[in-house]
Amino acid sequence: MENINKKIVTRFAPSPTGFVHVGNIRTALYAWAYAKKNNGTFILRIEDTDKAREVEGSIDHVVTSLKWIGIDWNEGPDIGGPNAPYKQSERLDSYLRYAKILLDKDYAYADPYTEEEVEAFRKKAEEEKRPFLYRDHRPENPPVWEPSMPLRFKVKDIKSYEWDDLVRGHLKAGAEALDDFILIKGDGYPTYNFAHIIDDLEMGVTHIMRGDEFISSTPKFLSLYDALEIKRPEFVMLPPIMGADGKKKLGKRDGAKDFLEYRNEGYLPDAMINFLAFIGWNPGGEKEVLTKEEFIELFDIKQIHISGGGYNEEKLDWINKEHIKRLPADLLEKHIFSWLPEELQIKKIVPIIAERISKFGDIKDMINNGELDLFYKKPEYQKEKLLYKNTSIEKTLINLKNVLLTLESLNEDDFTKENIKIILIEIADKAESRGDVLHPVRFALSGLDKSPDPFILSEILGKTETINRLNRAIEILNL
RNA sequence: GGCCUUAUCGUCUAACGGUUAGGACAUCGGCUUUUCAAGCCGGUAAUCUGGGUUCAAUUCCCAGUAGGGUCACCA
Repeated sequence: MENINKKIVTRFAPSPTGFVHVGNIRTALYAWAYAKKNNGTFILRIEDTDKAREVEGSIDHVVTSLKWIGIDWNEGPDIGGPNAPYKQSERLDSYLRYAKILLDKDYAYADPYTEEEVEAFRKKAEEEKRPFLYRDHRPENPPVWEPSMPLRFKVKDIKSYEWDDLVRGHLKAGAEALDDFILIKGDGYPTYNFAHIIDDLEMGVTHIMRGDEFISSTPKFLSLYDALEIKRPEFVMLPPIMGADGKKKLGKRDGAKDFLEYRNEGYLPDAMINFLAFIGWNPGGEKEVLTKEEFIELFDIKQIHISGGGYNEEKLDWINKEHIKRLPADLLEKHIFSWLPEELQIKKIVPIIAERISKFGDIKDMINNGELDLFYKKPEYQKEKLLYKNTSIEKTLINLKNVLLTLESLNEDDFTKENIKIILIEIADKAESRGDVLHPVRFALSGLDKSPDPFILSEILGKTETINRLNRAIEILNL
């Protein structure tokens, strides 16, 4: 069924009506991956035929979003290409040309009704609990079409259509799905139903990948392909992404967020690809953490799901953490430093932060919670906090002094977490419980109830500062 | 309401018609440990219901139920 000899051409065709969300990007991702995998062409096309809903800046937003996540295109509005332009509003000549063909073949006619009249037909159908079909009201002698009038397609062959979908297999729909839909609106712009077919034809798109909300209108498209005597492309209907409740399709109305928010929250692009890839597709193995390259390699239309996939942000956090863990040290440092104020850009605290976050934005929380204060300002604390459970001040003092003496004798060069651990554990093992030694040391260094262990803390603070802080704890205990 | 379509642990999913129904997230427990985080080990937990077909059904068929989509001069 798939045409192996022909070059694969896919496209992502958003309309510039605001921000893109995960659903849009997931569609783009699959179309892109399929083209990439087959050395095909991936086109970015802007479907800006609804001037009323157009939102300024949308195109930049799409471009920025795609570039951020790492999806690139071979042809598009910003880079041009052999089938330019890539904005529908600049392709009106093409639509007009095909409209003329349809008009000549008596496959199109001018719609004489006002919008209000059509609306009345619709209302009536709705009240009678019937689907609204314009063709029930098809005018007998339509006026000669002028560009200020809406132009409708004329379905002549009212029948049940069947077609193949690469995801869902063989599909069919009743004749009720066919109607005289608008080809060109009163404002001169084409509708999606018409424009995308002409564009896909002219741009040589071989595989149409889009959400499965288009299944219902596919028979309309098929009737238009037939009228124009165009060969059908391959259809790849993608399952919807459901919201967190798993019930409704995720959309802007119900909380889908601006895709760039994920960038602002510090998610990794590859993690986003990984996450999005698995909503609606699964390669079958048990591997769940994939690089971009692995995803492209594994991607297969046959394994795209039929039923809707849920959107689970907990899983995204987990995937992102896995990607953070796999980051090369220099890149990890670069990322983390970019979220840190200058005084905290300390090489050695990178691992401490890395294992405590699932996304880089969590660093802001760590800073706000004071978890990183100890690295650039001296901790404040009361003597009670230095005591472990029921250990007395006297015993704690003895332990701390013991630690102090031992650490003082350690060379600056040997002041590593490994060495310090050996030393502290040795002292701690001689105490009643290890906590008698380790807790006061950790607390003296951090001043925090929760913190990294005292060994790594000593190393990061360095010998001088470690000794200082231990001395201060001893002072406070002596008060 | 018409048409289309979907149904496996709480969530995302795997399983040529034959499996103790597998994995991941979450959750719970243990180990490690001064605390936190990380790590390691383990537990709980699912085939929507009812009929068929078959030696055998999560898998194929039908119905029911429950979801989703669509019925625009939006895409």
